[in-house]
Amino acid sequence: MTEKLQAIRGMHDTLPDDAIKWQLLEQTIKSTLQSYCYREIRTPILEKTELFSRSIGEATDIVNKEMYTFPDRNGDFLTLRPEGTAGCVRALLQHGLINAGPQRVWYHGPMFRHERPQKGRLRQFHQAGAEAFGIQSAEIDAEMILMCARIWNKLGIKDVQLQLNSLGSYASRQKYRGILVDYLSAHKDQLDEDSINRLTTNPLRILDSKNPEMQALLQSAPPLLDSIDSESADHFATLRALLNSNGLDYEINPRLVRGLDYYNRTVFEWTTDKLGAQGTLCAGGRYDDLVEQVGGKATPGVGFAMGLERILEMTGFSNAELGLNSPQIYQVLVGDAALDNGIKLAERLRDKMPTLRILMHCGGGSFRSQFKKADKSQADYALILGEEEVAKNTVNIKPLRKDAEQYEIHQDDLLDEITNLLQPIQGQTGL
RNA sequence: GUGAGUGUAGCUCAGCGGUAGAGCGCCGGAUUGUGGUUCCGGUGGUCGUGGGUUCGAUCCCCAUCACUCACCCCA
Repeated sequence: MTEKLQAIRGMHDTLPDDAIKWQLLEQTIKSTLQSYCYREIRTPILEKTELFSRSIGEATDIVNKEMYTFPDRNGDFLTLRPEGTAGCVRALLQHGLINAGPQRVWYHGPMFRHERPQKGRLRQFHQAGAEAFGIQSAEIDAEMILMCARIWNKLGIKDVQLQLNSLGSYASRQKYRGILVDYLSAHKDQLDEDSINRLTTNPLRILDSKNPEMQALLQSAPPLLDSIDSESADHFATLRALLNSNGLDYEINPRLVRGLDYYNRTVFEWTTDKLGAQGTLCAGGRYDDLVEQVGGKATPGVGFAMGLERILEMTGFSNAELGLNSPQIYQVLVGDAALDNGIKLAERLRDKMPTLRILMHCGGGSFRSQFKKADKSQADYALILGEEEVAKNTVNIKPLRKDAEQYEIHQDDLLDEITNLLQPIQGQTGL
């Protein structure tokens, strides 16, 4: 007997009941970002491995042990993208848009990381993100954060906190790296195994260790914010002032360090305690050196990425919204003449009402059995066509979700009637 | 990559060393062309997979795959 095929570990199917939620979520994000005049960009899921190792950083866990990398038929090494920023930068650079003035773009789609799956962490997961290139000043950092806040608002997500930090310039970060390594080396006997390894590879990451002993040790470490350069400090102050004047709550977290090497200056993270160990809903920051690293001329950048699976866990949708997955009208068709009449009638309705969701009953059966299916379909109305109606060129309309009588109208009046009936029902705008 | 837990019908789960059950769902029916409630009947699983122990395994052991949670990592 052949083995049952199943999806790859950590890669999930999205079935229709869930897919509608994804559509609603994606629609909300898309409309919000577009209201800030961010334009969508789509890049390939597969890139040369080098793009990621150069941008994300050789010393990061993502590049070291989490990428899906394999040789192409010609020997090139390819990688399934673990994040979206690198591909955006590559594409904008390749097509000359980086030098064509400031660019605001957004993307969404699947990302891949070979990690042990758990709640809020899959091997194929989905992110939506925004990036802005060519803008140095802190207004754009503030805009990024405000966009996120607006998305939480639209989705009805309440339990999120904004954490903020500044890493300073590349140079000041290098300087602080030295200071931190000196401090930690002096206390090497107190470091855990992870931290000892990171001392040489990526010492800043020790700052956000979850180990309480490490956190205690770091209490008295020289603070990162004390060593950042004055320009970065000014930039950070401007950002904070803008957030304050827009009434946004945030917490300065001096230990906030991102796992990707390309960040400098502003870093931020939206977190929740409702999701267990994977509480980061969205994270981002500034990456002023990234474009240069990937081979362009120095161009500042800021961006964020949000984890859509995690956001979906935080979101509830109304019955009206979820109802977009079920028909508005169920066509009850009994007899060959009714079938022929009904299919043509439905096509004419769709010509005039492109968003109408009308489900044609297939496979015959008694009125009784067809009504049972109409009910189960969650449709609002049954549109009934039997031999009698066909002969008279009429249809019967039966409301299924409210206490009202069935009535008969001429087929010529059907379009107007349906327009009236469905007007009050929300969700007519297509997704 | 490390640790722990789980895997029985489409779903939620019960069960037992002698080859399985409930509820829900699904299909059909309760005389003429009408759903939701009710009643009746039916469909449904080689007990995740492979091996071992045993006269015999869904149950015990090992391996493997998947899921869940935590570490880790990060969105």
